[in-house]
Amino acid sequence: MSRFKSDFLRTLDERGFIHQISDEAGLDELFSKEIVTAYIGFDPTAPSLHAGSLIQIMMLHWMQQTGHRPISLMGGGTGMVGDPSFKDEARQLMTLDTIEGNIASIKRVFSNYLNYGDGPKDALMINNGDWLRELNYLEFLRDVGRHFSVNRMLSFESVKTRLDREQSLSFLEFNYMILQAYDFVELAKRTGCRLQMGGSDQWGNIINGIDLGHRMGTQQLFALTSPLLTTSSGAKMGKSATGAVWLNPDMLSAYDFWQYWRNTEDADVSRFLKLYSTLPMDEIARLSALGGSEINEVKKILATEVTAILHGRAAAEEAAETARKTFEEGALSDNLPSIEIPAAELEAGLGVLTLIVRAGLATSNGEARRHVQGGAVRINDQPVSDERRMIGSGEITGDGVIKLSLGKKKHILVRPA
RNA sequence: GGAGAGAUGCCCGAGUGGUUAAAGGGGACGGACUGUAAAUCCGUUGGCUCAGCCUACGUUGGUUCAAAUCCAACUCUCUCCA
Repeated sequence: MSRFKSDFLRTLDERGFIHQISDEAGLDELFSKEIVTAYIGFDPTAPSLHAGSLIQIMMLHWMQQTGHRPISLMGGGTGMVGDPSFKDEARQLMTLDTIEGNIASIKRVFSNYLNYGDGPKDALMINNGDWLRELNYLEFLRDVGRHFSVNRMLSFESVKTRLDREQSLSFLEFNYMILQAYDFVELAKRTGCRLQMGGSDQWGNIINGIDLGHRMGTQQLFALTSPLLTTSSGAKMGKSATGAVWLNPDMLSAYDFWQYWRNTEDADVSRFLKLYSTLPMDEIARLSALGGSEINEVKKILATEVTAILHGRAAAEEAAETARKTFEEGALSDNLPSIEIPAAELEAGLGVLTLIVRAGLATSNGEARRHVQGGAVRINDQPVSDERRMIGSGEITGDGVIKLSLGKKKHILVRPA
């Protein structure tokens, strides 16, 4: 039996999304008797969110699935400050243009997870720049600032890392938690929002918002945080062999995204199915029972399910098929990531090292050279040991491409153009 | 404003005149083993026209045959005092 009676909290609980709740019983009560509005903030620090944010997005998704109203809050205002929570050092300040550009770019993936609109259960997309950028400093200090105790703010775990490491925490950054608290209150007033969710690193910031709400006369507000996600071996979520696992399709292909999930560690498979797929719990229980090499089949299901939500079912299945051909048949699949090289250049021939760099498999000739020396590079599945080797149209296979591989997992097709 | 401490490669951190492209660790990448897993072991980890050259130890100048290492100024950070 679940300790929760509301569909939403029960779902979150059984799928492993809950780390801490400010008032469990009170929030459960609220969710079981009315349509609740809740939000999660996303700061526009890059042109795309990455896999690390996926858990937050999934919480909003389940909220809507269980009949409530989620808000995705873009940090157009808070992004100008930068969240110092648990960070070693200050982030580089972003220009307004960068922030706006990032928001526009980030926004696009949300509609894959949420239905936006004007109805009572439709999700909302709101930008905190709408109110934060217009604040009058003195008014804000008197209305909001007076409710904060610096003594208390300094005691938060989230800033202690900085203070303990004797790293400077600027006044600008120190204000971040005040702005985030103010956001919560503002959303409560504007939309009747009652709950803020986020990663466990956001706990202190969210609690600040609840306290501010008390003092500024909102209804009782709530906090719910998700566990800080790492893989079983301790790595942070969202990093892959080739860098960050971006959600935007123009920054990471469906194939590469699929590969990221396919390479999940054994110990994480069940946990990830619950968090990142929408498969029903009994199905997940069945899949989790599989062990040994059968778990590879489960990983494929995981990869396909997670990819299907973001990139669409068709793209996910195509990625699965491409992987199957490439890894299980050792055959050439047309849908591997590819680069185009002008036919004239190929005719003349270009060095392997150059080709590796052009394909994005290395950032410099030196790095490419080391890969060749380390025996990691193959052309059309034939190992390359000579770093001076020239690659030209003679290497083009019957399929009209050259297959360039680095290690066992990274394959790029070179197409003449 | 005064007194002290510090700034080293992706990160942490050694190094106080030459043998230092810079110990050690972490991370990352590649290889072996496997199941496109983990763990383990091995290798790599500034750039280039790569048995040679170039650029690098906060910034700029100076001392010296020779500086990450000595000197001066500057920038930033930390600690204590006012």
